[in-house]
Amino acid sequence: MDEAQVERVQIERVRRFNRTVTERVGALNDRYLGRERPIGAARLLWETGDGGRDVRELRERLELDSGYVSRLLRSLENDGLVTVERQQRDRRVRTVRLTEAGRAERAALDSGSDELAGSLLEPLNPSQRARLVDAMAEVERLLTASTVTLETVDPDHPDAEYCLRSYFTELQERFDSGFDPALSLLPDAGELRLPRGLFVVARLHGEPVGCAGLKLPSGAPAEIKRMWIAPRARRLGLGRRFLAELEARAAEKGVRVLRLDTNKTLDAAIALYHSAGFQEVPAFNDEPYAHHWFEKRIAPPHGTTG
Amino acid sequence: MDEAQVERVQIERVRRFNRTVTERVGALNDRYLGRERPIGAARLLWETGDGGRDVRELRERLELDSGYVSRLLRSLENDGLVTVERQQRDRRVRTVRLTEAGRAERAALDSGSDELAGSLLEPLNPSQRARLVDAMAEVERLLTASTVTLETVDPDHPDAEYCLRSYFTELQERFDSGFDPALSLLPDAGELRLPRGLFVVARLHGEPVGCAGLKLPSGAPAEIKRMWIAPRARRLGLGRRFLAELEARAAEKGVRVLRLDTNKTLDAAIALYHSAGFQEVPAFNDEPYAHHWFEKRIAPPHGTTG
DNA sequence: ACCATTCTCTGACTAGAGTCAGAGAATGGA
DNA sequence: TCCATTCTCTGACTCTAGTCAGAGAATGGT
Repeated sequence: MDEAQVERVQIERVRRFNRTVTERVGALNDRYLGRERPIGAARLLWETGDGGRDVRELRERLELDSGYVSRLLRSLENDGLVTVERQQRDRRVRTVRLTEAGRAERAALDSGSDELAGSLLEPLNPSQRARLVDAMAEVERLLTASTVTLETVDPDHPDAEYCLRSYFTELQERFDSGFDPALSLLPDAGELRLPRGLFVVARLHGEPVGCAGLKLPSGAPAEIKRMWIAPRARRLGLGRRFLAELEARAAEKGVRVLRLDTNKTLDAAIALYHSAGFQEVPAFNDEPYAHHWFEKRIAPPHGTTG
Repeated sequence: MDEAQVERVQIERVRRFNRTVTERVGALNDRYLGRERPIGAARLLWETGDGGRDVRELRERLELDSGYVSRLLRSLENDGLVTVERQQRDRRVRTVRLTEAGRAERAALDSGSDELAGSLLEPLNPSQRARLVDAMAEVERLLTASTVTLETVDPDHPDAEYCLRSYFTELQERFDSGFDPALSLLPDAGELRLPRGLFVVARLHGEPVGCAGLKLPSGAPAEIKRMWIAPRARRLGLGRRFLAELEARAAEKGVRVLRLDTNKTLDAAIALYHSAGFQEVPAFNDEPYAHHWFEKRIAPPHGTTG
């Protein structure tokens, strides 16, 4: 079976999956079922949560028109499910709170979706249930992985800064010796900005969940720096995706050798570098926090000769 | 972790799966995406198919109001996507056919959902893709399994008859010697009807996909007869479910021993009987098509003593 | 004190998705 | 031939889920 055929078959299977699942799962989001309340109102009720929430926050989260939200709130208010009152600090803002009845209704929505989930499991025997749940977790993990997007950003971008802060914090915790940025060979932001380099962040639902930088010194091998992946985005193949992305970007610039250094405590990273075709080489710099140095020869991009 | 906790965790996982999947898969049925056409019209276009279809058939399949379908068809007709004309045989009935443009539109819907499926796979590497597709197949299979319902019916019910016909046809094909019902010890319908027995059919989306009968001779062990599962419903754990159901029903009637006979060519069934706790015993009847005889002692139902 | 901005609300719309009652033509069986 | 039934269509509704423009109050910065 050639590549195109594999793709055909896989796409067909994904489509069958979509049909079966949407049919069985009840099409819409699982939280809003079984009550006679319209979905919009149910979503609002859900998103308000037990602690209450500002109207503008609701609007933003659910991406609804302000007039529409206002009307929905009015109807929930009339049904006695929420109260809406001015915020103390900023009296333009209004805060929504669930009443006792509202909390009950929200709990009912919750148990409705428990029931749906239960009804999927009920006809199965224990071993089938375990297999279903495992397969669902696998599908979910991989669909999440396929939702992660990579984008090149400026190293000063807030998302980049968030990732770098998280990266340093994590190094501090993991390294036996702690981590002091002042002692390390850190590239300044300019080195990770075109034309001297680049910086890529990964996002999941708009939130930054990882980063990787590439230094492109002219006439020398390119160097991967500051690769970090948020705990919740691990085990999604994101490290491999970063490497592939940086390798492709480097190849485009005519780079033929990629290198990087790493600390001995970062086992997952070390395993990744090995399996991605990097060879361990003698130290090529005097980074005090590095114990391993890697190098990989890369192929020129498609459609290029030499 | 006790049973209730396992259930809690499993239900929570199923709900998470539902959230992720409906969000990522685009909520509605995967066929009707990306065109500016309303869903109703798109469904109609899809369901009409290349061969054309009667209006009433469309109405039935999609479970839509007749007035509504009529209006949708009028709009598709105005857009030049379908023609609607009277059926020759019954001039009340009208038949919908796709025009050239309609076929093109339908194909576009099709490729739209290919694209959706492709976009789920695209960010993944080949091994992740394979894992995703496998896990989807597993989820789909088990969700299908959980959609199958069991119902006790009269052996003369059309669904029962359909299953029995299929069962005999299959025996004829599989047995080395063929199968002639006249030579076999077949219970008559009365023996599979209360109080002398019972008959259960399995259905998937309303269609019969399996059956099993139970003879309940007074003062003798109960006997399982005519268990059959349609090819498309195999490997869903349905055989085990039938056995569990019949065993429970027999136990309710005070039966303490269950037995059955089977042909040597039915390997899957033989393996099932072994793994469900049946012991092979000497022949207890002279069924000419049987090579193996099984027996199982069963426990009295819950809440019963003795 | 002024003014642009922010936040919420109201009113006036639109489109999709569907329900319900009944009209009119065709059909099939007594 | 008559009449109940079947099939489709039309007209008159409803409800959900929005969008858009603008009004009015509160706020923050100058």
